[in-house]
Amino acid sequence: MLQVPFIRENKEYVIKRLAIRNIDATQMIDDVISLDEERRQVQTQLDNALAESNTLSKEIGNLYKSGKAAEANVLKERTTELKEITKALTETLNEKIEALNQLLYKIPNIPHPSVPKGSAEEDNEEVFKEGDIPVLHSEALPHWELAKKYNIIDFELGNKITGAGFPVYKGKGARLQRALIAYFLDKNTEAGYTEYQLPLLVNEASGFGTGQLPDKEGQMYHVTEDNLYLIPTAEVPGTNIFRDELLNESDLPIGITGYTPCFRREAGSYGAHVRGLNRLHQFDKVEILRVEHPNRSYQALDEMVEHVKTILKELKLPYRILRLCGGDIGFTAALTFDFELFSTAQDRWLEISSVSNFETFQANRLKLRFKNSDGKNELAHTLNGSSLALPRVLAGILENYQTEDGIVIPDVLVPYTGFKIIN
RNA sequence: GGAGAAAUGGCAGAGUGGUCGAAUGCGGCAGUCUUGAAAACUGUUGAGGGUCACACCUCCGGGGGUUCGAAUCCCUCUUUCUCCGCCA
Repeated sequence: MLQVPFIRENKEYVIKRLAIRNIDATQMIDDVISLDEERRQVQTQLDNALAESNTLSKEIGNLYKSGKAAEANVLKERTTELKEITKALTETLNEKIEALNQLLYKIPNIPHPSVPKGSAEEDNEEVFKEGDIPVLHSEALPHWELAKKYNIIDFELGNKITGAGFPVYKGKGARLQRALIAYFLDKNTEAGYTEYQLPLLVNEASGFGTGQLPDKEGQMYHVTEDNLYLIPTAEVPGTNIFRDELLNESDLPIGITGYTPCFRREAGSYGAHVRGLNRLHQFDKVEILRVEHPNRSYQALDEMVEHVKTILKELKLPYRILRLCGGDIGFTAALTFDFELFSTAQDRWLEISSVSNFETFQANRLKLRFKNSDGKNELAHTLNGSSLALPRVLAGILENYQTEDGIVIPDVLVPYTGFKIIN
């Protein structure tokens, strides 16, 4: 959520920057400014009425004490009047605030100056590419075929137990998955992130804090009985650790990592793009998350990108990094780098990580602040990224490491799997 | 699930109808002392709205009520703790 004073003082800039996202925010921004103006007018009227009321109450108290009950009763008539007035003004005020908030929820974050203009995926800017694309043998298979061949992932069984998008990992497949989780967590903690185990269900306030609610509830599974939501990413419980927190400047920076299953309803496309592990309703992910001083949040973003790079390098997987364009960047992010892994057998790029700086957009909703060196409370910057999303990394390993003898386990994972090949 | 107790500033913890935005301690900040630091001492320090700045307004878990006036009384919801029951 953008800050109203900022919008008020930088109206043209805000509209211009939001145009990068291909939206014309002129009307919304004008409405924000006029609603805020109205809100402040009502606020002032209400404050004046309350001030008069407070003064009278004190006088009445004093009159009673000095035994002048009759005079006090005269003043009471006015306070009764004022009660009506303040009640009406309070209602108007709440309406203004509500209308203003509803509007603010609809305005996305302002893109960072480096975000390229563009309308879709094709306009994302490739900023880095690394790793050799392996030459596979003639009978190379996509990962869903390999999963069947080696009996390591059972999609039909998941279908039976739950439904489409809930695969069952078996034997070496399950072990490989566990190995990846442990490996990622170890890499992250070595880099200074503190490991957390977080709740998989969150309440409404948390969904709201990170921006899934009120508009994107369709993305999450909702447990209506208890009004809780299954998390779509560890970002939600992870970032909400800091909801309503006032930190000391010396507490920053904060780095957290956590493994969680993630649940996403997203009824979407079908066909090859959702085959196998490409798109699931339940999947595993290891997340990294930071709370930073505004001065160094972009440095932190670079550090996070570098960190994810080292992991992919160690796994010897071919990948590229994209700077997302205005049309593709998420609602809450100011700048996002996507990592994509090349799936040789499918001959396409698969998104495996998304690393973003949200600046104060989430912090404003969360009321996540720190006391700066001037003693003022200032919104912190939040960032997060996947390190990494499991299914597509798994798919990439299966496909890129397949040989005629079986699937070779990347060297760095062998200590975690306890075996070197799946055959 | 049953019974009881509680929810106050960054944290801990007083306060039971007006002079309480709220004692005290810790923490934070500034200063004295010190080569520097620690300790000690002195001062300062809640949040939000509003204003050029003041004034002023709001906030003692959430919501509602009583009253001229509520942190304080009443209702309700939520959460936490203790005891009992059940249970991974």
